Formats: sequence, C-alpha cells, structure tokens
Amino acid sequence: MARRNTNRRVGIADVAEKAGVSHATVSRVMNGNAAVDPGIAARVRAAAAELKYQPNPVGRSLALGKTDTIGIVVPDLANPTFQAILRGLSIAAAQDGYRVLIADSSEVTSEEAILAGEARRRCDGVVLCAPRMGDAELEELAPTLHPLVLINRTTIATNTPSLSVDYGQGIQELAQHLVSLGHRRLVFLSGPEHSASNRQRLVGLDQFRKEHPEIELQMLPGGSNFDSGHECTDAIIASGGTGILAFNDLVAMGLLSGLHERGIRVPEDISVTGFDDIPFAKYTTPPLTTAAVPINELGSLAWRRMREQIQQTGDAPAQAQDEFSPRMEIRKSTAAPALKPA
Amino acid sequence: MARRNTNRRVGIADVAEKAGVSHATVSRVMNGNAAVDPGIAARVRAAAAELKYQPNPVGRSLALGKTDTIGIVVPDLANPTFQAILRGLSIAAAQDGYRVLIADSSEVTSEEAILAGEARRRCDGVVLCAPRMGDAELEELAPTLHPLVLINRTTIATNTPSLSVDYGQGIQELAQHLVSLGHRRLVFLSGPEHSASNRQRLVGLDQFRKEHPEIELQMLPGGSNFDSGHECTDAIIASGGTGILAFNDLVAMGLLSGLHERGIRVPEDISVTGFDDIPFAKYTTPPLTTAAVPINELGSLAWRRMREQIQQTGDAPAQAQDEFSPRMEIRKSTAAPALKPA
DNA sequence: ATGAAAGCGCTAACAC
DNA sequence: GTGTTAGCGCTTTCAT
Repeated sequence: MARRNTNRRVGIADVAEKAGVSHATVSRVMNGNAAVDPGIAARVRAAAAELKYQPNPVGRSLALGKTDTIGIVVPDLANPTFQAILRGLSIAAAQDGYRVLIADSSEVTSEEAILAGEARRRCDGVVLCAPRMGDAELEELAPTLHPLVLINRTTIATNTPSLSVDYGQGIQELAQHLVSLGHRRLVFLSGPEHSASNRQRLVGLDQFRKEHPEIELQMLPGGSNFDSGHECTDAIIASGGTGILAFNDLVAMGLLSGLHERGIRVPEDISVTGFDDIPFAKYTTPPLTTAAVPINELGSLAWRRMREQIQQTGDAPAQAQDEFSPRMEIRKSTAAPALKPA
Repeated sequence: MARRNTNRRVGIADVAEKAGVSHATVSRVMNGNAAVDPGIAARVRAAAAELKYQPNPVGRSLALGKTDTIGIVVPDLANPTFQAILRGLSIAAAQDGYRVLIADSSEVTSEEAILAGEARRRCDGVVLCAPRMGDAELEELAPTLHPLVLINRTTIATNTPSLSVDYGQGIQELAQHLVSLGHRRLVFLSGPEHSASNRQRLVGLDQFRKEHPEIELQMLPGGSNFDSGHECTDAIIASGGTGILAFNDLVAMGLLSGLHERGIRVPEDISVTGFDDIPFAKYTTPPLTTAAVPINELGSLAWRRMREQIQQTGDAPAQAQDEFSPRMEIRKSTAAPALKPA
C-alpha cells in the first residue's frame, strides 16, 4: 500500500458508507451520469453535504485521463504583453471550468522545451507563448505537445493552431504615419535578437525602404524593456533622426523618459512611437502613439483554439491560423518635425 | 475498466516489459529510491530513454498524495502588484521544483472561497492574495485550506503565516514628506472599500491627523486603477489641496495624466504621491514619489513560508507573521508648494 | 536486490 | 437501478 490511513481527507468511501450505498452510486450521483433512484440520490447528497465531501480531482484525473487544466509557458512574466495574454487565457478558460498552470522560462531558451513537456504531462494542453527556441526544435517538439496553441510563432510542418500579429504591417504603418507628418529621418530601435516578432518588424521595414527610397532609415540595437529604451537615449540623439520607431511601448517609455531628462521635447523636437498599446501607453506624457495589439483577445482566442482541439471528437483537424492586424493609435507623441535651421 | 487501451502514452509498464523487469523496479530506478543492481538499472534507463518515457505526474500524485503544485488566488490579474507577486512566487517555487496554478477571482468576493477550495484540492497548498472576503469567512475558511499563506491580510484565530505591508506607516511617511516640503492642504484619494490595505491607510492617516492638527486633510473617494485617478482630476482641483496622496501608483498616474491635460504642472502647482513603486513609477513624467513595497520579495517570501509548511515534518508550527515597511522613494512629483497669491 | 500485490480516489463496464 | 470489480499509472510494503 502507499500511504498509511492516518488523517486522510474524506473520500468517496466515507460518503458511501454513511449513505449505505456503494462507491459507484456515490460517483453516479456526484456526476449525474446514470439514473439513480431519487431517494438514494437524496441520501447520498445529504451524506456528502454533511461530510463536506468534495471529489478528489487527482483521482478523477487519473480515471478520466484529463486534468481540466492547461499550461502556458511564457518567456518572461514581467512583460505586460505576456501578463495580458495569461490573464485573457485564464479568464476564458475559467469560464469553461479549466484552470491554468504557468511556467516562466525567464528567457532561458534551453528551458522552454523542458517546461513545455512537463506542463503538457500535467495538463490537457499547452499554449506556447512567443517561444525563443529555434524552428527545428519547435518543429520537433510540437507534435509531442499536442494539443498545442502557438502564440507569436508558427510551425509549417505540423498544423497546430497559431495566433499571430502582423508586426511587419504595423511597423510599416507607423513609419508611414511619421513620413506623412513630414519626417524624413527615421530610426528603428530594434528588439531582442531571437524574437520572431522583431524579425517581422525588420522584414516590414525592408519593404518600407523599397517603397520609400527617399527616406533615411537607421537601425539601432535596443532591447525589449524600459531600461533598454532609456539607455538608447544618447544614441538616438546622436543619430539625428526625428521620427523614432521603438520596438515596443516599454522601450518607447524608457526613451521618453530619457529624452525628458535631456530636455528634449516630444513631439516638438522628436517624435516617438511604441508598439503593443499596453495599458500604460495612453497615460505617458505625452500619450504614446502606437500600434495596438488586441492583447486581451489574444488570450481568449488562444483558449478557444485550445478548446476546439480538446473537444475534438476525432474528426478533421482544420487548425486555424489567426492573424491580427494591429490598429494604429495616434496620440500625442508624434507630430510634424520642427523646421530645421539648416 | 476506465478507458480503452487505444493510443495510450508510454507508461511504466512499457518500460518494464522492454527492460524485462517489473514495474516496481522501473519505479525504483526512476526515483533512485531503493538500491538496484547497477546492470539492471542501466537496462531500465536505456529502455526508458529509448521509449522517451516520462512518468505520469497524475499517477505519481495519486500514489504520493502530493502534486508539487501550489495555487494562488488573486483578486485581479490585471493589477501590477499581483502580477509581481505571482511572478516572484512562480520563480521561487520553480526553483524548488514546484509549479503554480492561478485563479483570478475578478474581484468577485463570493468566488474567492470556492476558487481557493478548488485550488487547494488540486494543489499542495494555497496562497491567498489580498482576499476581499469578510473576516468571519476567512477565519472559517483558513483551516480548510492549510497549508495556507496569506498576503496582505491576517487571521487571528488560526495561526497561518501572513505577509503584510505596513500601509499605515507608509502613508504617514508620505504625508509627512509633503508637510515637510511646506504643504498644508493635503488630500487622500482613497481606494476600494473592501480593501484591507485601504483601511490600513485610513488608520494611518487618522494617526497623522492627531499628530498634525494644524494640517488640513481631505478624503476623496477614488478607486485602484488609472481610470479612477483620471476621473478624480476635477475633484482634486476643486479641493484646493496642494499635496495629493493617491491610493497607489496607478491612481497617481491617472491623476498625473489628468492634471497634465488641464495644464496643471506637477510638482510646481500640485504635488502627487503614489504607493507601491510599480516598475512604471520611475518612468512617469515627472517620476513619481512613492512608497516602495518590496513586491518581488513578497512573492518569493510567500513561497518560502509555504515551503516551510509543506516540509514541516509534524513538529511545532511556529507560523511567521512577516511585516514589511515601505521604503520612501522621493522622486520628482513632489516639491514645495508655490507661494500662494492669497 | 527483485517481484507480486495492495492501494492512492475515482469512473465506468458489466452483471444482476 | 445498484453493487461488484477492473483499471487509470504510479509507489511502496511485504515476502522472497
């Protein structure tokens, strides 16, 4: 035997004994599965209530082969974007009686696969959020994780549902916005090297360059958080650019703060754009022009895609590839550039 | 029987068969428990590797009576403070091989007990974060949840460990700071009614009033997020106060934004303080003076307290009541008031 | 050192 | 309609 019977929690057997029926009958009334004599059912319910019996989910999980839990692995729980996704996912899943187990890889790429695998074993499915791992590894991992939902990343081989944002288009629209305001010298403050979404922005900007050969567009290495934006302040000033495309809102906010410290006015002297439209973006001074990603929808849609797979009775997969287009949010951090003395 | 044997994942039985040993032996080598013949052990490990066998955690949990998972229930996952606690908890727990299951009560007080109970059944313990429920209910619930860690809330009867922040002291220091700058008309923008931490601030301010009868201190109803701060802008202006104590940083930021829109300068015309020192606080314009709560420590300490209970071999409880004192973070949103024309 | 078997708490097939 | 029993995948006692 496994454990001694000392101070066990109340189990189905206790209820059965008190109601004078078998385990099976108790199980039946608790789950409302088969038809049970109303009188007996009442007796069982009374016993259960009196003993404050609550079925043990671990036992149920083992018997049913499902845990009613899904896992999510994110690169960094400190990032507002991932927090919002987690929140949307958690709330949507809860509505269907599912819970979520979290795993933070802390941007350690090599941990992602392990965490995802562990999560999958404990859960009925996994959502992988902006995984940093290489394509080959992802391709190999994906089938072992099914049901799987991918966010901000796609797989070609396996047809797992994915949600993505058209960062390339968004950054182009932002650049276009600056140009139409009159800016001719743009700077892109880029994000983490291994970020797929950064690569998409880069591709979008290449496209932009082709369409606007007359515009100067510099690239500056950056990061993904406040501090990287703040640290780039001097490089930005030195660049001579008047329209700055920050990798995301966090970076833009760091930059805003740095420029403010140097006495450079936004948007009078320099225009700054962000990306994501995190909740704080409209409260910066000045409020940030950005490309809004429907971050709350992402989480809830991720759940819907997961649910579709979990409930799938076995027929055709028909995995969806959802792509969101960011929505321009023009606020006060962008304006026409000052007329240059030169 | 429960499920049909169709497409089952690889289990301990498969490894046992392949290695030509019993389940028990496989279990032994997987857990390194009893001494196993090195040759057999190697064979088992080879078989396990070849089959990519990973023990099923649900089966283990049932046998072991533990899940290596803890639950956390928070009132609102959108709140940066709770996000930070969740993050700290998750990272600390992960270091010890534990995962965390989240439950968001969405500020629905009546859901808290249910969510906590469900979480507890699936996990080895629960941390209850700033529960909104009444004292009586908490008192009754606490024993059924053990092991339990309370954050921002204490229980008298049961001796469950709790982590709290001395909000009363923090708000007094903030008020003191404003007074020493020369402010004589203060306003407190209060938080949610059922928030225990709001009550603590109120108590602290009562104390402050006694010590400073010469200072005018008004109370204005507010909330806990950006929008409530923003909405209070006109009321603040109308109040005639020059030193504003916002319930927290979020509220302060909303207010900052509202004041900026009305052309009121901070800190020249009005000084504003926040509370918590969320990551964004030092990037507002102007950077926010606030009382810093060691929010990352809270999460990791919560885990330590939980671990102490889980590992407790049965001896004396000795439950800790940890109280943190906020640290003043004087930045640029507070200054001496302008000399009044009157 | 190893295998057989019991048991963790539950659900469901089967027999009555 | 209800009880009996097998089985979910694992750990651990007990006997060898």
